Amino acid sequence: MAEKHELHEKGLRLTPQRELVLSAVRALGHATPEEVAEKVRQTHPGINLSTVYRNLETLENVGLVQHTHLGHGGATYHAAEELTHLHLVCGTCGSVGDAPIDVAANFVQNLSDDYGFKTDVTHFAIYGTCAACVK
Amino acid sequence: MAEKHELHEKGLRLTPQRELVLSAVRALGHATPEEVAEKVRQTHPGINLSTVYRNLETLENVGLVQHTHLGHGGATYHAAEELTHLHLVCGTCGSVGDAPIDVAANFVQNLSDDYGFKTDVTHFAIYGTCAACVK
DNA sequence: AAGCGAGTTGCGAACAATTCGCAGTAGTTA
DNA sequence: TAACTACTGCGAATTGTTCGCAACTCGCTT
Ligand SMILES: [Mn+2]
Ligand SMILES: [Mn+2]
Ligand SMILES: [Zn+2]
Ligand SMILES: [Zn+2]
Repeated sequence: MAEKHELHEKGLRLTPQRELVLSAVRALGHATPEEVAEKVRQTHPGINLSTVYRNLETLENVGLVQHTHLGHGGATYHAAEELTHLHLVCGTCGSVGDAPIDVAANFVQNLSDDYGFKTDVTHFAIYGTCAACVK
Repeated sequence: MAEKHELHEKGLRLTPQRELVLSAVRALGHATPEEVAEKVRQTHPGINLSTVYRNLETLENVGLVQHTHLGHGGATYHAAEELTHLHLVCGTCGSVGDAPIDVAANFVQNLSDDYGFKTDVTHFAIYGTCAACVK
């Protein structure tokens, strides 16, 4: 329950709903707010969708959760600990593959050297065509 | 007017509205549907927002225009000829910088070699912190 | 030049996703 | 336990995008 501290430090509280949202995100890997709500409701049907949105935002501010963009709209949420890979999204079949961040190490270095730009490769997906769809 | 052919080949028509949307996109560099509408309306106030959406979609299908994601939601449109750079979006100040695609050449190659994944680096922005904000 | 058919437009309504306002509820600290 | 304030549920409001439809018009054919 390290999260208890993270929250209390900033005057925030650990409510059942907040805990449920966090563990849903952890269980799901990556999920949209709607998917998180659905998951939480499997055990606690009363939880409101706006509560999910608000808690995702709060958990993100505290650093326990992070969002990325895998599709053409919306956001999907990850547990912060788990966001150690980048996402390969196929525009043809819609599949989402993972790859270790180091495949981008060189690229990130280039941007830093040439533009002084510090890149977070996980925030947006890498878009293209997957191996299966290329054939 | 090369676009005339692109369109007619597929049974589509070149209407004034369509032409206006295309030249607005070309003039603006990158723009949201709303911004395109605003631009077009400076000379032709009657144009409907849904017409702009429909034409952006059509022009994209024909290959004259392309969309990218620079922000947390929505899409922004580019003229296809002009989409020869990638976008560096700063999460702190919101600025959008350009960089030639070759800075990603090595990265793209890695993904191809290791995963058979063919990357389109222009579709999603590269997210991070710009030089100005790093200091 | 006139006519026709299918693509296109404007308009309003419909939708989907996300955010707000508010009154009641419930963690936390003292 | 009392008090303070964050948080929740709920419904309404916003924002961004898509639809349905009748009227219109581009581009092709007589
Ligand atoms: Mn897209
Ligand atoms: Mn984002
Ligand atoms: Zn695929
Ligand atoms: Zn910046």
